[in-house]
Amino acid sequence: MTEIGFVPFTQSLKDQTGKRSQATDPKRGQPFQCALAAHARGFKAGQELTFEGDAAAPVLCVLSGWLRLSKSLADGQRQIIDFLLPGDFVASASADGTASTLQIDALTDAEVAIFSEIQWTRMKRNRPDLHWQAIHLSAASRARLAERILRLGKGGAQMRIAYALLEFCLRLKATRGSANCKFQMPLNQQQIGDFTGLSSVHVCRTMRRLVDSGIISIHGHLEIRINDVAALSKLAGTDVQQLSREIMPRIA
Amino acid sequence: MTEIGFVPFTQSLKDQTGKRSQATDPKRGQPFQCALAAHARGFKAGQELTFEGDAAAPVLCVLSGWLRLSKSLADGQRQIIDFLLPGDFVASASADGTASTLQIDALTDAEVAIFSEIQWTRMKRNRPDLHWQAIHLSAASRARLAERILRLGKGGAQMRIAYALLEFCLRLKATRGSANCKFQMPLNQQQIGDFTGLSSVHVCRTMRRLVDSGIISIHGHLEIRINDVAALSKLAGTDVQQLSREIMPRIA
DNA sequence: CGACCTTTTGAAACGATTCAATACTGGTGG
DNA sequence: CCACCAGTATTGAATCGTTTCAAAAGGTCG
Repeated sequence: MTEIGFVPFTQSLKDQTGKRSQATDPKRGQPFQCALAAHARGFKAGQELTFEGDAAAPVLCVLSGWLRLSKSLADGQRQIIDFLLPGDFVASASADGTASTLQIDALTDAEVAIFSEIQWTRMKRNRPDLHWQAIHLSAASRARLAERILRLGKGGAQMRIAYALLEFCLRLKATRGSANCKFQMPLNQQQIGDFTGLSSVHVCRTMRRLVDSGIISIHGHLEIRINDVAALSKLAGTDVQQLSREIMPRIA
Repeated sequence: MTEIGFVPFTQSLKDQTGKRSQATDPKRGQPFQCALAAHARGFKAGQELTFEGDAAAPVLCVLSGWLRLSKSLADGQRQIIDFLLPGDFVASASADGTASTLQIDALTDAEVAIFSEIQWTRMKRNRPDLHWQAIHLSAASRARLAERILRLGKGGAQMRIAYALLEFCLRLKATRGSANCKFQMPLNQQQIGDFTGLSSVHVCRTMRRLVDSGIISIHGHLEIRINDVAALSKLAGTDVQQLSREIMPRIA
């Protein structure tokens, strides 16, 4: 597998979880990989990530699992701002330097490497490639936010959901070799609604229409298969190629 | 005036536009101020910002005026992702390192300092405080995006517009000494709609209700005055103090 | 099996959009 | 100075997409 963002590091780390560190690429892969392993912390599905004992503004690097970044209104309504998938990282510093203004919790069991601002800065100094990867990942994350805001503002239920599925497909394809467009999505309809700004009921109806039209199929609660990428892209209001170019990080 | 983010630099620069550089604070204020002046470029209202002649991924620093970051759907519908106000900066690099995936254009006449990635990196090396300010501004920008997404997803027209007004008020208060909550907003209702994900007609109705209830008042097309901050905050679903803490950058 | 959670479905209600017509505003030239 | 223009704001009425409520059907796990 070729490298995309942090993937080579996190991926090879995951492959050897708990086992002896098998030397892969000494000059690039090793140092950071060790750092990841050394700072890895496990979280259980449903658990919220908090950082009291740690530095004020930690940097997270997701090794496995899905994390949810969300924000809630006073009445308890929750909006999911973003998901963190394996290979993603986030500098959760808020504007005033205190803890993150976003709630972070694990949707599945997850492993996360956690660094203090200091450690992170030091690591980037030692590994310039890391610095650039961080910049690219951050830019990609912003681009995704922009795409979602666009569809949240203008664009109906079909477009929002089609886009979300497409985004998941692209992001997951990067890390796992997921052949066509089949992937696991550990979300219920309520959560999809919290992400797309729709009620769970309407998520249901909209996804049903996608399934009935044959564009996607669903097995179990988690496995999504995109049968007609072109059609889904059209509903989402983009072209897959272009979308990939815009929201996926590239190696420098 | 005390310092907030880039404000002291941009502010003092603006004060002396075209005049001789009057030494303010030699050890902190000067070097960056000169850099700003040296790279400043003017744009006319309505003009789109393009960077062909410049480096691929320039860093922009707004000295004066309002800039609009937007993205459009295939059918031409535009969503405003963010506004750049004086003192804001943006590293417009897209994920793949090519030009920004967002359209940037000037809503008013504007002055912008433009740096190449290289220049910017060098400047940050020479001025560590700049580095931290950039991080804080960037975090604040992300926090604002999250707040908007929250209201775009859950939350009706009242909440979205109330929030937008509150955000403008806070952001503008930081740079200009705008006493109470009176500020200039160079946007027509169409543009407010493009920002809040509403039709211009509904923006009209909603703002009218705000005016009729006495919470805000409007003079001319541009001048907004918030008469009852508490009421507006309640509609927006926050508390001003808390919001300010979350979305406004702090000095390190 | 029963308890619980999620998905599905229908019908009514609601909020926002659209369309279309009318008033207002600031800027232009006669 | 007024008449006119283009752009913008305002208003009403009909329509549409989504939400809400409520109830039934599936799934999963003890």
